[in-house]
Amino acid sequence: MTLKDIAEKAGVSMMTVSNVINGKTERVSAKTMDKVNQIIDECGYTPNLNARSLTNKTSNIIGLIIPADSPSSDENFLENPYTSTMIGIIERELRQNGYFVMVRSVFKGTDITSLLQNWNVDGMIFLNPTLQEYLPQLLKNSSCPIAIFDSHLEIDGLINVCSNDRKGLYLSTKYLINHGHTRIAFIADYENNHLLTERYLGYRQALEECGIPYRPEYIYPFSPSYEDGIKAGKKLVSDCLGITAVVTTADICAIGIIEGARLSGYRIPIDLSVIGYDNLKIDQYTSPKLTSISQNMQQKALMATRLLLEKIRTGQTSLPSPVIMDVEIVERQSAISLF
Amino acid sequence: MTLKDIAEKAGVSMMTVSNVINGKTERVSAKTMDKVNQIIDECGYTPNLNARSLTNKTSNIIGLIIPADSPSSDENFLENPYTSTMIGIIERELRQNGYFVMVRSVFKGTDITSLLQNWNVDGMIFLNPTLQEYLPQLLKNSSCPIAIFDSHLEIDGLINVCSNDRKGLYLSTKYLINHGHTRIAFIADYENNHLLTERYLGYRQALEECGIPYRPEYIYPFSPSYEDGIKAGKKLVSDCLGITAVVTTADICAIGIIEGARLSGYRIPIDLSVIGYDNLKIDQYTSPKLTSISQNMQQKALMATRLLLEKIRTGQTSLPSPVIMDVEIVERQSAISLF
DNA sequence: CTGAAAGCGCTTACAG
DNA sequence: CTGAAAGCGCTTACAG
Repeated sequence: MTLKDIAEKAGVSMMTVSNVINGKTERVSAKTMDKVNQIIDECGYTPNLNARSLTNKTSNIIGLIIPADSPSSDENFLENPYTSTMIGIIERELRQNGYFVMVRSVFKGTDITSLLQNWNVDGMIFLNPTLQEYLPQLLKNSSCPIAIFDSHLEIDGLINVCSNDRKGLYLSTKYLINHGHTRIAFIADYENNHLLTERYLGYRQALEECGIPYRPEYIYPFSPSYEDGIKAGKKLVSDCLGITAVVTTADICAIGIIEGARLSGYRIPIDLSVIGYDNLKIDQYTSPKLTSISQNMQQKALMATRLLLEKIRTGQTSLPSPVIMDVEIVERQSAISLF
Repeated sequence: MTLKDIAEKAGVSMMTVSNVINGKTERVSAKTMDKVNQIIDECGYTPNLNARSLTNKTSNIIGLIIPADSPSSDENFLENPYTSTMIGIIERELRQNGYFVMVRSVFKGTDITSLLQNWNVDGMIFLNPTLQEYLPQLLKNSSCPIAIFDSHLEIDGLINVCSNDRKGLYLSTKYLINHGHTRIAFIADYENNHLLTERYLGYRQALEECGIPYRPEYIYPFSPSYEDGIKAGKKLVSDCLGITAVVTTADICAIGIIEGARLSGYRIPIDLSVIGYDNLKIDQYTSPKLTSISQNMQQKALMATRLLLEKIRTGQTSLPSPVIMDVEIVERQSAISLF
């Protein structure tokens, strides 16, 4: 069933049918409009978007770029609840605006370029800041708007939606201080990682603001994974530094820390308060339930999507990048008062 | 940069370039081939797949169908770790075979039809059996192969990859029996749900096989969610039926049950053994770590994807549907021996 | 308000 | 081994 078929059935030209479909009411009489629409409904006709893309030089496809799990590692980025929730929110918003979502995992820059050229995608969203090295070139070569999350790059034309990472750790550290803690460990290997460094600085800012001396030995440079959390938890206990509380940069890591400290004999939260980061769903399923920092992923995803659509339609965005989204602390049971 | 441009640069016809790109070595001399390929590389040319789809009546796009969260509910299917992990595995396999993945959440049958007609998708995978009512019609109207998971429908031509659900609950129940339990509760509102009914039958089969009488009062018809798990856990404790162990049909529910039973004063697993279902990542993060039934999602996803590709290429599949995948029990800490 | 024609970028018989 | 031409299904100036 094609435009031509409909046109023949209706006894009009293809062009008229096209105008009806595209709602150009000023170019078709109401009578013709009704007749054609009726036939379209009867036949269950839907336009071939490949053909439309070809003429329009636009596709209504948005590419969602995720880093491919390298063959060497076992990592699957879609197992990360963060990533998949983002996709869900973005897909929904795009769909409601008439767009289609092509999900593509990607190793290197040329993968992205070819996706773009292959399908004439109207825009791209990078779910992770992992592939940013390709962005400057990409933005130069293409007129297609691009959005990314949590990038520290400030490239002209790039839509960049971040969280207030510094505030995040500031909030968790401050929370502990307000509850009487002064010996607070920071667990993350923040060096050479812009995002984690921001969080580290938030930790320091809270300490400083409250006149609590910074102690280098309270910094545990473990990666924010579950496994490393366990190691950190064990080490922290065996170090006997009198630490009463811990802040970290990922819920998974916090859960590991709790496990590690427990295995070494601590009771949580009695002997050690722990605050995570991300406010994942699973925070409710652990015991104690995990106090955490919420990034408000829903709003982040919507913000990036809407700015992208805005840029596709108008050529610009109403908010300059980077857009910094607020964070907040979500109180649960893993951090308690010393008073 | 188009075929035409390349042809001009190379001083050959468009057709020759097309043949080079499509590797039709028998139609182009090696010399021409090399020359054209070199120019293609230099220019970084990638073919426009919209145009190709238009002529070929095939798109290399596979539609991944997920149920849209109804406006009324707050459910986001992509928050479900099961769904997103599947997408990750499927996308990777399809990509490696030269296909593109369009993710589409869908409310009703016509949404699917239009996706299909709009983009000429070469195949579709339904991530959930939620939308099966549309399948008979869809399969009739389209020549596009369709794969689904866990459907109880046996429609001719439908690729259907299931798990051995009955065995799943048989295994968890049997495990408990082997560890001395006889008062084992089953928690799930299985009625009117084919999949849950299968699991229920597995529970009964294990009891029967071991000569343990079936007790209707040990069946708790709660839905397999975290919230309902909590309710079930509380009720189970207050009922005082002497139950020492529980099997259920979802890890989330099992975690809820543990929480509910705990809130009512039970210690887990001392007072109550619990076995979940799905072997989610989070099973390792709870305490006690959750014993569960593994569906082997990786293999399920790969099986469906490969059968789909096979059908696209050859018109048939080497395995008849439904394909039943094996399940296994993963021992952790939430179920203990009474001996 | 309506139509005939050209063109988007590719592929595929059909000739040579 | 190579090419000219038609066609996939749509939209967009351009005429009328």
